[in-house]
Amino acid sequence: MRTQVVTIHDVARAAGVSPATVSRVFNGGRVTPERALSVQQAAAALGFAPNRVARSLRKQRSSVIALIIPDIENPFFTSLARGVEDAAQRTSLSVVLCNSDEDTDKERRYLEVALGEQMAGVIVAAASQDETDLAPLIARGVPVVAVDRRPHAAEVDAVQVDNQHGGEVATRHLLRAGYRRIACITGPRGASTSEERLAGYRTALYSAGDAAPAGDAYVRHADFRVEGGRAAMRELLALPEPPDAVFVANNLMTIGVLDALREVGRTPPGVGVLSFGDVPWASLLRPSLTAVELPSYELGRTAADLLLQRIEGKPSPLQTVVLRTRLQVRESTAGP
Amino acid sequence: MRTQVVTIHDVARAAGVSPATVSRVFNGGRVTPERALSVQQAAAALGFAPNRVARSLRKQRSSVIALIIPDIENPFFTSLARGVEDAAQRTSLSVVLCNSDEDTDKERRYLEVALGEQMAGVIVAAASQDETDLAPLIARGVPVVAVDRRPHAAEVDAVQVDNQHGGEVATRHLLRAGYRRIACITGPRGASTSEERLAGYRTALYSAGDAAPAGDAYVRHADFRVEGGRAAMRELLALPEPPDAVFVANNLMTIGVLDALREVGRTPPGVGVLSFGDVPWASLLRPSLTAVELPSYELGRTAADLLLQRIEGKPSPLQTVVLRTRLQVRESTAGP
DNA sequence: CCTGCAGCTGAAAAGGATTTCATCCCCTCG
DNA sequence: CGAGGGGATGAAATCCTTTTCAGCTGCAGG
Repeated sequence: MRTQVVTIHDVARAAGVSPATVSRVFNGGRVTPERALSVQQAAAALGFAPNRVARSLRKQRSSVIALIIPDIENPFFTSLARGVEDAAQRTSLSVVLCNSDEDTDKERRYLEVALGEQMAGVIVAAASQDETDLAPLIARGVPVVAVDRRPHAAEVDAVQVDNQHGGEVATRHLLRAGYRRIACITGPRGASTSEERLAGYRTALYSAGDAAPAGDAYVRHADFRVEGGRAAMRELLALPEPPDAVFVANNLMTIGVLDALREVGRTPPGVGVLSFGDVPWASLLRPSLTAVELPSYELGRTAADLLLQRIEGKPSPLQTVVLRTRLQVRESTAGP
Repeated sequence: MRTQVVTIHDVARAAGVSPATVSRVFNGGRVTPERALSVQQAAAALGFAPNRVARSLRKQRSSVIALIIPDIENPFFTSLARGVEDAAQRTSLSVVLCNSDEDTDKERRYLEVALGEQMAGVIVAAASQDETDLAPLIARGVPVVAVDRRPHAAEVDAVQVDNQHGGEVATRHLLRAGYRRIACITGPRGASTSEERLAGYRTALYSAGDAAPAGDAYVRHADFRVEGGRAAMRELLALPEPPDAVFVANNLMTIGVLDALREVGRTPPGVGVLSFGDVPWASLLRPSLTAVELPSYELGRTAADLLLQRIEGKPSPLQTVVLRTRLQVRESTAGP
């Protein structure tokens, strides 16, 4: 078996020029039009496709960017991925997706791949605040943008949503609807998104005053997945005095929460449920749910734009872009 | 900026050996234990990470495999992706995901990338039967496995489900439940999955006899997406004599169908709805829906296993693996 | 007519790893 | 004691492209 179907040398020979000239034809160097034409014809005739590996080796940079997300089954992240793709679409860069599965080991492997493959840039929704190590990439000069979640102590551009504010608005909405024993199911301890949304919840309760915060009796940390939400809700329902409403810090956990509620015959608006992030395929849901709407697509798009600027070498100082959430009020939280 | 933080040469110098020996240490060549140890220590001390690009160039093969799917927002494909990942997990290969978005141009670009990056293998759920061109990969000796959809005229291993049989079973179930004017909303013309599922529907109607097939008056081709399902269902509802049941050829279109039905105040089981593929987050749905359950995860897993065998050079003849679907009967299709 | 410049071209180096091939050493067997 | 064999090692070739550098051509201006 031939190792390479056809190389730049073959094209050069066929066109009667040197490999350097062929390279220039494909990379916008200065070549006389007629020569360029004959090179293009030779390349087409031979079915030449450049070896991207050799090119990456020489240029010290490939033409793909990696998007590392923690849960490919969460529509929030797939929508974000669409945003990244659409932004990259207009360039010559390709996006490859890596699913870390909230597993820092898997994530580390993908980061190593990105480094070893000399990828042009990396967008990462970190699986962990602390263990996600972007230092090697940064040291090597690879542009990195953190999206949705910001790793600690990393000097990178970031794009996030206003988690705390969103959590506050959500909780206030439940208060205004008349609920009084409001619980919060948030994500893993230490995750910025978990903590910030929880902080918003606490702030809202605190400033409401009359609604006694009850310490953290109504706060649960779960795993941002359906099962975690279900388990946490069951726990809350088993309390001597169960909550009459719950602020759930992500979309998938909300599905688990709704399941757990249905098990005991309760549904909104009899119990208040407010989700941070739209419930996937929300049209299936009757009655529909009030939720904090997240600009997932724009998150991806913005992150990609930022990354592309860095790849082009734009030297502006590090940025953190915060995108606004919006409370999407629907019938179900009419009140208890 | 240094071009490469630390190369195999640096390690060699630090350990007092040749680069060849360092390479052997990392690739399981024969090296005396003490030397191997000192190489490992030197590598660790210097923070050496091999340049995968250089390695790929030399070995004519990288250590990543591509999974190309047509719709990253469809849970069927994300589940399939999980299956691929889990299978690859046990090897040293990494999986990168590419979303072709049902767009043959995007898909072609990703296929070119896979070829140019000398990927170790490709698993593809083709965006098109005809335009998806796997020939260059095959000519170059890159192992390819088609999953879910089989491109025409391509000599590749394939993993699919028993579409026709599934469609037949589904339609028969509707007939048995007492529905008589059964419609079918299937996918794009020319897609194997569309055609086969439709064929199953026709076979069931035909062999039922008393339920007049009514030509193709009740057959609609849509795009496998929510919107397409909604539009097709609206069309069917606008007929002088609307159907009393519908067999929908994929999960997302079913969501659109349910929406369209709700618009006119109809819900299962008043109207029969049978979905080929589970509706995502089905627990949200009341009443729940009977569906043809697809082994999406196993599809991915099986495809990956097949691909890994090929990558290891196993020379067995081309295979097509057909996985069985299962009718998951739930309350909603109790009958009209 | 000569100089200088600008633009095009090709030879060769560079990028970092793997792998072949020859060498060397040491041990064993005759 | 000598020959042979096997395992460990390093030099150098190799993978394919980009890019530098020097040379060359042709033209314009003095």
